[in-house]
Amino acid sequence: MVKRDEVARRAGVSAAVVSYVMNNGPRPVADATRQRVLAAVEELGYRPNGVARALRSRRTWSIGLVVPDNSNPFFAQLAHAIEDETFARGYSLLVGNASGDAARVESYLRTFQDRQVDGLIVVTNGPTEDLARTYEGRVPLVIVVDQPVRGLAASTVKVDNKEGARLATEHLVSHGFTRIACIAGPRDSAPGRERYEGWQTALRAAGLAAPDSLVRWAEFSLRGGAEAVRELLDSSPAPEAVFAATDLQAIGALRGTADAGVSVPDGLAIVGFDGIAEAEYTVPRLATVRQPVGLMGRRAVELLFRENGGDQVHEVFPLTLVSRGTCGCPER
Amino acid sequence: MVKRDEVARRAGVSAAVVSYVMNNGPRPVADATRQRVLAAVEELGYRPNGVARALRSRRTWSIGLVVPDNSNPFFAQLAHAIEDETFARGYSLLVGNASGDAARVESYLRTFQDRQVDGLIVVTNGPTEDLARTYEGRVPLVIVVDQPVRGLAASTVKVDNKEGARLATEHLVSHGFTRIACIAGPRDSAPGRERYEGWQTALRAAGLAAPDSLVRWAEFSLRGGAEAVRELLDSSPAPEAVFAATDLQAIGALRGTADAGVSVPDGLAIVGFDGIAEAEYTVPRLATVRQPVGLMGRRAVELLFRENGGDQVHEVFPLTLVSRGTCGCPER
DNA sequence: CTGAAAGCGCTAACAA
DNA sequence: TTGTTAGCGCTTTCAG
Repeated sequence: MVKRDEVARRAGVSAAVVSYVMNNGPRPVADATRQRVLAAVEELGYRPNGVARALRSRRTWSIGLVVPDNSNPFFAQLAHAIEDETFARGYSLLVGNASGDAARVESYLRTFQDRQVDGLIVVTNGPTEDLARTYEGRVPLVIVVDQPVRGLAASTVKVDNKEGARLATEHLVSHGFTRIACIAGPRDSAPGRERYEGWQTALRAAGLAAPDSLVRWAEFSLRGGAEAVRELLDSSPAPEAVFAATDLQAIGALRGTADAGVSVPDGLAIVGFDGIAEAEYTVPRLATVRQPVGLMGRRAVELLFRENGGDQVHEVFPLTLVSRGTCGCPER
Repeated sequence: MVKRDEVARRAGVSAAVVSYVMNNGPRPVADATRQRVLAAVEELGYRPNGVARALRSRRTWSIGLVVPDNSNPFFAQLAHAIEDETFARGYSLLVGNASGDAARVESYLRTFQDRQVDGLIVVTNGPTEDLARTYEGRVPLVIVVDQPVRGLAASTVKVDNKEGARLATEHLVSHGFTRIACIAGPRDSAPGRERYEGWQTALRAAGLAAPDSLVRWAEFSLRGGAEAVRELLDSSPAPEAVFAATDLQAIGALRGTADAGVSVPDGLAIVGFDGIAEAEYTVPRLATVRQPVGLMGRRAVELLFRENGGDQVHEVFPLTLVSRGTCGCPER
């Protein structure tokens, strides 16, 4: 590996000048000298060692991202937005999947901090107690999707889950359904709980009952949705409509409904939550509450790098109800 | 930040001993001494600086992964498998999306090498000429999905795309279809081309024509599949069945078929390729050719770290035809 | 078994 | 405008 001193020798300058040229500063360099250095860099194929650079400058140009599971389209789309923004700013992303394992989150959080990342973004959909224990507070942290976490100096980016769920459910009510079920998330997930509460709120506002028999606490997965809807359809009286806490569950529910020989939306209307790309391509198309995932991802990165790093910001993004075939609205 | 020397002072030992304890070597440490050091580490909350460590030891414990697009479920599932394996081995993953931009691939490749990654995995589905130019050969490289690349000292992991496509198409032939179309990938994608060739081969083997009018070169996306199938259904005579080069396109085609008012599989039978999780949840369920994505991801990491780094290995993984509702086979 | 010290490749303060 | 050099925090060789 060719290193700085070889370039300096070749260009007939000191090591410092090579550095000044590579970094465009902090000292100016005469144009003729700069050209000589750049020529030497080119000829030798010199590339500065990022590790040495990071050690000396105390800046790694990397940020750590922990997501629950990048195989979940919602998180994949969010991660992609985050990556676009970090790439545009010249940062690299260290990525870790929680894969439903709290110890793994902790491990990644520690490792990333040991690697001296310049910032940390954690996307959570489950319990967050461990976070406060593992986060050392040395670099900025932004939490996406979940609530502000107690005792943690972190900004957050989220949507109003309860309100979104309320909107979705209200829409089902407006279709005239009275037995509207809820496929909720795991009980230890804040978004899961909040979306359940929104469903409850909407039903009560409409003067409808929201009994436990209409609720299934399921995993945030295709299978979770499929199994939950089967149980709901097997109960009697069966629901006429269902609000699912995530699109993934809703798509699973679409499948489970077909398995039960029930048609959508006539036999069962369905509304999901998230607005993932796949929801536009189901048959029938999935009605959903769309999160502005691109905006949220980009904003998370902005918050991480904002000048005034001291104060925490808690941003709540707007939700859009998207009615499509599965809720009983005409397609298109 | 507390550092090594403070720990040493606190424990009443030299800096070297702290290092020996933290790394379990390379020199042995008396048990009593080790306990004193560990106690000091604990009390002070010492965490070794990974950057300094990497500079000195010439090992970063990180590997770089470039994928075409992590929002694509196939690549997301592959990336997840790769991450499971790197995590198990104590490595962190730097992840970059190509996002269809060759310059971005190049940028990530350079950046990752500048950061002194211990290995590089590149997942490609497009042209690969730039790779050879950008890869410096200093760390091991494994290429996944695509062909071995000319002039590049890299191992590869892939499936026999042509054979898989042939299998899928042959299966459609066995259902008695004679007008079987092909939704192929972009022309500059090797897997796209090979899958097209497999379709062609199967048709010819069955004594059927494989005219260009039955082929649509589409993007590897939901939309690509939906648009392609609309064109095919609008042509006359319309095909009775279609082989799609990816499940994503096939799922898009499912949607496009519904838009055309044609039912699946009676009006149009469909078989995809990849075996993504989502394929099990479409209505009807998507028949496909499954790639062993978990195995492939893990194997890519194994190849990266294999002892005998010198020789290249080109592994071809087995494919499984999975018949489900969309090809006309009974569900389950 | 433990300590002293060199040096990984670079940035930037200080000197010229 | 350019050169000299300390030192980022650690691993590991060499002495003891």
